[in-house]
Amino acid sequence: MKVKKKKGLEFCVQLDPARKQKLQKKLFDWYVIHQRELPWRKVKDPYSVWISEVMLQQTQVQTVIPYYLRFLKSFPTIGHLAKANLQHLLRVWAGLGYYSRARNLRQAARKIIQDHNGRFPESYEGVLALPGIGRYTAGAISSIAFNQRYPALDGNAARVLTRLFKLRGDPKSAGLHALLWKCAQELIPQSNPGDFNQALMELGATLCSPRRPACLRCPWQAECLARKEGIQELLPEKRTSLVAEKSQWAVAVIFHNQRVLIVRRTEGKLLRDFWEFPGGEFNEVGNLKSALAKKIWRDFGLRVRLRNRLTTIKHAITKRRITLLVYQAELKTSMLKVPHTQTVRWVRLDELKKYPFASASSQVVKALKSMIC
DNA sequence: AATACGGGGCG
DNA sequence: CGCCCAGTATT
Repeated sequence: MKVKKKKGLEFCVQLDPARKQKLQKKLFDWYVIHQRELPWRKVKDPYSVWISEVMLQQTQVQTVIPYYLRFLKSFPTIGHLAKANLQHLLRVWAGLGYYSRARNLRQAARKIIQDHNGRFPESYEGVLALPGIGRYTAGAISSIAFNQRYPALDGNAARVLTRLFKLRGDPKSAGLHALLWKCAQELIPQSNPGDFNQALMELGATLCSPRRPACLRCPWQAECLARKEGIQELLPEKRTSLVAEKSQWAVAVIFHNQRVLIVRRTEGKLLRDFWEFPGGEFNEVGNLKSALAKKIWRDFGLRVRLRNRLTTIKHAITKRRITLLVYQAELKTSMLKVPHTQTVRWVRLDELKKYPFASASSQVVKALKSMIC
């Protein structure tokens, strides 16, 4: 393939058939021997492929494996997923992040029941129309499960291609991004498109890594244009990143009659429907304890006495670095009857596992359990 | 075109 | 602590 640069980030790509075939063969020969054994590679039914691909969005393989196995055990079929209870679903997904993925999975399952008679759609357009499925995932499912010639360009594949063809610029920029998809489409062989797509990503995930690519073991070392000039570690060219902002949070674990207070997030989209301990963000606050007590009075009408700090948790979320201070607390006034609503609950410690907690809060739960034992 | 969305792993 | 990871939806 030749890559000619035109104005700005516009490129024009030409790939001669013989060279293309050579690239394909070398990649396949390497993949047959060196591919990792992954649970979702044992089967090719669209449901399993779908679940694995959605989990793999922005999430590394090693993290996904246990979640994938547990998910299929909990929701073995599209029908089970469509009928899933939301709190159960979020509990199974908790810790993976990007929780809209789980919600979209259930929505898509319901759509498949409604629009496709319960059978996973085979057409690319049908797949792409499902919520939570974009160009990448549609390409992955269509090629792997249905043997169709669609590209699946992820971050790994994009990195490999920028190096192979020595493409300058930010891969996220419109011009280069479009070219990368075009390259990915162009390279797919007539047979085994799914294996080709996976092999390309596998190469990026295992050898063609961001920092120190293992070029000496790479099946494409001879044809890699970046390596030819020794600039493989300088590609892809990434944009300048944002600075993380720091913030301080405090929550109270309020004990009352062997129970603690938990509340459900109902505002905004971030971590909606997950449970947490009462509290909030307190930056530049002089007396943290009194501010926390005041907030709990405002939010829940409860007078609490804050005791010692149980633990301190560091948590990174998107571009924020949160320090979470966890205080033990007790009620100042006695309550004869504790409320048990959709958003506020007093639960025994052994009941906490029935509720979905996202990462920071589940660390609090973990700390509580270790104190009791 | 830019941003929100979570969390884990790595050096 | 900063960067990266089998992206998608929204604005």
